[in-house]
Amino acid sequence: MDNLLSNIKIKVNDKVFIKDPESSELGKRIVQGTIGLIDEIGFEQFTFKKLAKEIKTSEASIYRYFDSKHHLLVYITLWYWGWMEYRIVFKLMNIESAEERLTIAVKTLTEVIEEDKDFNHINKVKLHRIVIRESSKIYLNKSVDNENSEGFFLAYKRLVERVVKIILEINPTYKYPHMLVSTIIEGAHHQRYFAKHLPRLTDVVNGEDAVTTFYQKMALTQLKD
Amino acid sequence: MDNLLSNIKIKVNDKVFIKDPESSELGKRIVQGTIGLIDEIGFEQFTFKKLAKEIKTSEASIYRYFDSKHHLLVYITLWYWGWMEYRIVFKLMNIESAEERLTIAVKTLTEVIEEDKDFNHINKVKLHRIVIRESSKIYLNKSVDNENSEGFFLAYKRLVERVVKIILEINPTYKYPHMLVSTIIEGAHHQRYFAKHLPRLTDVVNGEDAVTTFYQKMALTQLKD
DNA sequence: ACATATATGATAGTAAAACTACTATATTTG
DNA sequence: CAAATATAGTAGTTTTACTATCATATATGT
Repeated sequence: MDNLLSNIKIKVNDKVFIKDPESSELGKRIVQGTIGLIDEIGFEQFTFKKLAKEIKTSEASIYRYFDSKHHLLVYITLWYWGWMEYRIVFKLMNIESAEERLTIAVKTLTEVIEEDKDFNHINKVKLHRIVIRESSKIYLNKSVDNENSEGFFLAYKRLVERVVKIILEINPTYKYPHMLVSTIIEGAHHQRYFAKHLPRLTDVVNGEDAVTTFYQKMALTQLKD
Repeated sequence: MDNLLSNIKIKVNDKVFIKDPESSELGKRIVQGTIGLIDEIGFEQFTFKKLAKEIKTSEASIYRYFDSKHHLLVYITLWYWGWMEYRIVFKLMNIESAEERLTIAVKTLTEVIEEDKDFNHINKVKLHRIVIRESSKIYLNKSVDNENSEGFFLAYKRLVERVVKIILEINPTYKYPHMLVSTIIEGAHHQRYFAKHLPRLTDVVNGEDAVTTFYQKMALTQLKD
């Protein structure tokens, strides 16, 4: 998945931004700078003023792209979901066995992200850390119902639905496919965070990626009834 | 568990507050008012000024109890974890079978909370909604390592450890007990939230509490290998 | 009963955050 | 080349998150 990616663009719901940050140089610097800065100082400490200084533009210019820092966080999170869906589609190509496809999908959703050169201005390692620490804040608030009705979370739902379909291929009568998938996605984020900051809430096992192993096993065993 | 509870108090790490809110009338009003107000308007919109108005005191007086709204959220969350641990200990009394104890523990951790009259000034239905929507914000931020070293999260770790012990009774060689328990606790919160706000990320099944059923089954099946 | 400590209330002030508005200049496009 | 668009720069407003000060009320110890 190397060169062909230079032609594709991850689409993000255009109600999230005022002006598409992919449409200009400054827009890309905003996204890139945001990822660097939120990774470094955290979403609560992050302000447009600091970002403006970092990327050498003005606060007012950033406000021309995004209504608020909340929208900016939504943007990069949706980009991440879109990118995840893309990766999964890619990795599942030409794999017939539903079990194998489920295993790959869960691995993709839960594994550690390594840096690559696609989508140059987006550092995926930093983005992954941000998604782990900050992404749940985009829906864990009072504006969720409004933003849901604007379609903000469709990318997430599509991603979940894609894995749900594999599960239902394996067991068409399984009652909790959505719960299983969303538990795995959110759970993997939590476990990676705990491993770094609250290790007594998780289990580190030598010589394996415990998070991925744990959720892969969970996926395969839970749907068997 | 009725009257005897009037004599007990849930202990919260005293580094979280400046002055113990249980030690005065105003302190209790602060906690009670906070639970009402955060439930109503959400943590982001919640301010000490609004709280002061609500409970008819001054901003300055609230600052005598808590350093910041973040500390206040930590306080009510820790109270919740302490209360949860208490409930579990209570419900497990005199139950011998480890499997049965695990089932009860998971039910207690995942079920819908009903109002009761214990700890009068704390509305547990509202508190539960707040914990679901807001509690992860107490550790998903840059101050987590500092606050962890102050012992803020010991109540949570103790709660997890208690269930971990039951799991290891059933299967002493199970490799992921902490992951399993923290996945269940956080997962149940997420699923209850999704059911209300993002229903396509979860599964609603008629005639059963799908969240509790799902995680009970998960607990019992996952540890079998 | 009186002094003293402690708790609360009332008010004011500061620094930063989260915007909005306006004007000027540079760049792109038709 | 004109017109539209993008960006920069500056200034101002409101709200939040605090800190400080002083007055008053209440409780407590002797």
